[in-house]
Amino acid sequence: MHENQWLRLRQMRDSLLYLPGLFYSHAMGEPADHLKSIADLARLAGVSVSTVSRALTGKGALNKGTRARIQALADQHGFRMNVAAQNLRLGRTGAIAVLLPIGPERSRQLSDPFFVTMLGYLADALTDRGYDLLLSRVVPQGEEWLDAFIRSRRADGIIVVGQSTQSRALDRAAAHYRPMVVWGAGSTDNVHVTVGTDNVTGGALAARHLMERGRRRLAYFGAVSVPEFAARHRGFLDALPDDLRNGVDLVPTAMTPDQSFRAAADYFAAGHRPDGVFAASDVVAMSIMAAAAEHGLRVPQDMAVVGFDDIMLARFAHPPLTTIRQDIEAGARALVDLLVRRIEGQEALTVQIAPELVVRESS
Amino acid sequence: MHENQWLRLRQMRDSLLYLPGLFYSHAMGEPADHLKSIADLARLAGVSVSTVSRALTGKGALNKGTRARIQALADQHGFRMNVAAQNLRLGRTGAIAVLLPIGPERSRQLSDPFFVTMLGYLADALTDRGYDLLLSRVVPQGEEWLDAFIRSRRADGIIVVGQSTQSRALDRAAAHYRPMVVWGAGSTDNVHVTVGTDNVTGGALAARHLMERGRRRLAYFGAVSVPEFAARHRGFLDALPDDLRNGVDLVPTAMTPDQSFRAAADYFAAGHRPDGVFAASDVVAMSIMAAAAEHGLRVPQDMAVVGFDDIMLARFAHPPLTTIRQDIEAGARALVDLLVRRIEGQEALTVQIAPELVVRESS
DNA sequence: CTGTTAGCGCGTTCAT
DNA sequence: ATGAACGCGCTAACAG
Repeated sequence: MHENQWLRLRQMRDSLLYLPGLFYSHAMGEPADHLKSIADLARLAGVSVSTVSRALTGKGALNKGTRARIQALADQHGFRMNVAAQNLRLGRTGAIAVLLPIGPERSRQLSDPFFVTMLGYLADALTDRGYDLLLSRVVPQGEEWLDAFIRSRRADGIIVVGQSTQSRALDRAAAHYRPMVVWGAGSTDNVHVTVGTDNVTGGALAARHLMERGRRRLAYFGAVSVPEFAARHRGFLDALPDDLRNGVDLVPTAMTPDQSFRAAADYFAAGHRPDGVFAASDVVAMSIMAAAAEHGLRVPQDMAVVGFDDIMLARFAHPPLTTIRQDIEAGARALVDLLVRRIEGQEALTVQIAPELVVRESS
Repeated sequence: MHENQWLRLRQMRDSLLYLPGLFYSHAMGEPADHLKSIADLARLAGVSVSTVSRALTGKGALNKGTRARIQALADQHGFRMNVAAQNLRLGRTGAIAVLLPIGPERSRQLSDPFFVTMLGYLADALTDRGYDLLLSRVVPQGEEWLDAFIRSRRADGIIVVGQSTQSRALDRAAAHYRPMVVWGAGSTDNVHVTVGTDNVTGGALAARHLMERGRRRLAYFGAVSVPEFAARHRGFLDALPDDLRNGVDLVPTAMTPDQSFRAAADYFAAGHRPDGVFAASDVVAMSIMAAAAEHGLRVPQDMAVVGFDDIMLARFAHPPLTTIRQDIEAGARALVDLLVRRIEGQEALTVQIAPELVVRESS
């Protein structure tokens, strides 16, 4: 047949261009195919490219029979459309960028399990919506990094996980770029749209719990220059009666295990002996407990400890950690919902998620 | 001037199409621009698109003056080329896919800090090479998932982090797809190219260390159906004298905190009292220590514990964890080096990285 | 219901 | 040194 002759010709030409063996899988005797475009498939099926396009996308009217035939042919040859070309044509990228600003409050290695967990749920939620997840760690420099990224148009939208110390840069970008949502502390001052735990309430939960436990000499460990953590501190203080509030030690520290361990060790070495501690994250809480053990402090007898996040390891800390739980899965879903809505041009405003006290044996 | 008139016309048209304010950032008085393609920039500069292309890519011969002029114009308007279109034209995607097979041995939430750390270093290494990082969690189903992903051509190469139980699927794909590297256990049986710690040596280090500590009643905790962890177990056993080897308890468990905690709790509840334990990961080791504490076992007096990975939290475990350190950063760089080499068509074979014993107070 | 045509934004011959 | 023209692989009018 005419078609077949043409096909053989093509194969011969291809075999001159490509090394044999590279494009043929011998595993399971299944041939890898050379159909590189819908044009190839169209010729094979004896139809036009637009027909193939309609068949494969399911858009537009098409005869049931031809659609099925082309589908079958595609499956049989393992053909998949070139997503990049499709996206170019549709004026999109099909990807959402997840940016992790590496600020002073988290370690360079992203060692915080909270991030990973969030990343996992984001990956799921984005995949459900048909988006790819473009991961980018950014070391914020100057005020241009975000705008530069936006202008490169490598993604249809941006999810920033953690405000870090970049609220200004975020606001600046949000002023003219809509498809962006940020995980962090909401504020009426923010131009950028956030999803986040109600950190103030979370801090209050910790304060009330420690008071119920009869603790009076209190301390807060954590970052203070990052809105998210500052809000936890503020909520903690605000929930205390005046006489206690003024006596709360503020121990500022970066949120990495080693830095917070050092901060705690120094703090205890200086002779401080609080009987109740609120840590801005579980990782910090666990480091504090390690430092406490080295100084002979018993948890919870001598000192109660409350963390924040409820990372999976918290249950298996020594002792198991009392903490303020963040619903990370709900957060991830809210981030994606909001972002998609903004991409579609709808209004979508800041969302807060309720925290929950989880009592274990450290308090 | 002619040029200016045209420009004003364009702006007027645009202002009819777009809401004012959306495309103009009032922050810092800097106008957001409408230059959407090099064609726009070409008109503005009074040159052809190919000239702009040459100016911006730096490829091809071009007058120093015009190149500088176009560059300046681009900077001034904050213009960046459309990377997607560029990639389509160049027949590439500019992205590397990092696939995390969610097998039975790691939790659904990617909670293992090892993964995150690896991800961070991979992001750095890929960014250095100019690649985007496309993150994808895959739940392996059937034998087709990997081939299907490959055929979608969404990435120029693939890094699979963790063989999980998918060695067959990996081999199957590697038979006809070259730009793929896998983090995991190397083996002469593998068709796929791996980078990984020398797990056998790692297991042997743990065995010899426990013997030096005088421990004789030994146990191994971890997955056994995953090559990576199976190799640790094998290396552990092989380094022991015959009389000890046969007495080693094998406690199979998924590598999540909760599952390994349960396995350890059950094991201790059944009355087993090893004096030396080798855990296939630090997370498992920490769960074992938590379970041991609940059963009144003291670490290291009653039972020495050795982990694997040296995650950042290991230093702050209670007690600080002795472990077999993996050089994750070196691993990530090796993965990327190998992958890039294979993309460029060079031969590049499996790499092993030496593990290192880190002695702390749990042994 | 299907084919033809004209781009999406860029690189790259081939002219000039 | 620069421009015109074509094509990467796909979608979406517009015809028929």
